[in-house]
Amino acid sequence: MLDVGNDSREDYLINILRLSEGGTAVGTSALADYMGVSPGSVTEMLKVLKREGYVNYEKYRGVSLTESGYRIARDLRRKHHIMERFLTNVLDMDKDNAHEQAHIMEHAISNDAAERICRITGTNVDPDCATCTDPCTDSVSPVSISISVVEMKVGDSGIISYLSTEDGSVARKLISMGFVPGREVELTSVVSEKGARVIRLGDATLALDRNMASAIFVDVR
Amino acid sequence: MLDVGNDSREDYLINILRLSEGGTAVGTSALADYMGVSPGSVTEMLKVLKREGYVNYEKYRGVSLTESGYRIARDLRRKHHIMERFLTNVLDMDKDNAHEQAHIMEHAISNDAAERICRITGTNVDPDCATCTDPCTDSVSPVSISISVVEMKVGDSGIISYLSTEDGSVARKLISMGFVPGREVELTSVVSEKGARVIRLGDATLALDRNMASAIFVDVR
DNA sequence: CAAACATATTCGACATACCTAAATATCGGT
DNA sequence: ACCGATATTTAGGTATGTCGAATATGTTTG
Repeated sequence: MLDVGNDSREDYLINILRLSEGGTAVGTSALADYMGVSPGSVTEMLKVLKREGYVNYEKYRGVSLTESGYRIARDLRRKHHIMERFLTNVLDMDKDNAHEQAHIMEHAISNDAAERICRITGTNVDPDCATCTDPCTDSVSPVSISISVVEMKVGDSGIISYLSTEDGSVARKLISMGFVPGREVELTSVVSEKGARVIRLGDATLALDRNMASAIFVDVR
Repeated sequence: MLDVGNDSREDYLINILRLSEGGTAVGTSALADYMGVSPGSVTEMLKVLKREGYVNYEKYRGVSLTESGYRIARDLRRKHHIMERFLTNVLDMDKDNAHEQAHIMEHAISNDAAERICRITGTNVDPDCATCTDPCTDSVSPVSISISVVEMKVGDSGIISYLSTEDGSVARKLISMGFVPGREVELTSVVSEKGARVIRLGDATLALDRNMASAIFVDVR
């Protein structure tokens, strides 16, 4: 990881990642344009970044990320998304503020802390990257097939794998009730097909209306 | 607020606050010692900080915070505490990591975002500043008298004002269940004096053992 | 294949934000 | 009025990041 206070270097890496997403190596001017700096500045920085092992760079040949540079850029983007989602879905900040804050915090938060927040918000296994401005291809990897709580049979239990974030306020409510990925739930009873579900969550048993229950996805075992 | 990337200036302000807590103006060498820099550096910085209106400073006379400097320093300290508490109590990070992270994040997070986190963790009305290394005198101001859920009568309802953080894991569990300051709860029934409390929390009704219920403090209306 | 054009690099310079060490100045007490 | 403690100034250093203009390279095309 780069030291604290190297936001600019980190921004270069993340922008190289963005521009190289298409596959090709990135040109100096393209990067300069994209970042709003002069091509000369870019060349300077690329030399530094190369010296430090974060990019593959040969003069006049364009630039690409090395393994370690990619890791940093990817982590930054991921942290940005996690923070953005946390700020909007959990803290209920508006999109613009959240984006701005996330941009600053992505440089300040450790991977560890971000992962812990991620576990609260369930970003890492969330297939619909609703609040993301650019899709987080890294983090979207729903490995096992999860089913919604409304599809469970009475007596079934399972581990929450993610929450649908289609409706932020529903996700927020669920999270604040303790429905977070990783926790075990059991469907205790069903009032009626269109009615409430009674669910055991750890020490507590509670009832959710159909709509809210349908936003919880679990891996039944 | 200072611009992003002025961590050092902010550190000066916060350290001036710490040293001036006793009442007297702060001397250059004391500050230099405390911060591990040379007295010359301090003098330089004080001139800058004065020019920017954050400190009262006359040569050879020591330094103190202006209103605006105080505001920034106080906010920083508050943000530090909020983050530290969030990282330990909610994210379950160990104390050392949390402290280190909080030190970085205090400079990155906006007051707004911090206040929102505060509302989740209940720092601002929490009388026992358990995880704080230095006590947060600013933020401790329990205005109204809150009572524990175990002291409520059946049928009472009220607004959660804070959670006891004596036992971090209890607080964490409660938070993850949705017991966060500001939410309304109603005591639906009591199984027995030493037994579980059945509590309505928004849409959900759930049961908590006596120990957990006793950690929730509400303002009954 | 060589000029022309686009693109990239180097160079010299500048700005800011820190910092130090050592010389100098000031304050306060005896 | 001097002395010692404390503070400031001075002169200089390092790091980061920037620009613009001169120069070099790569690429396209006639």
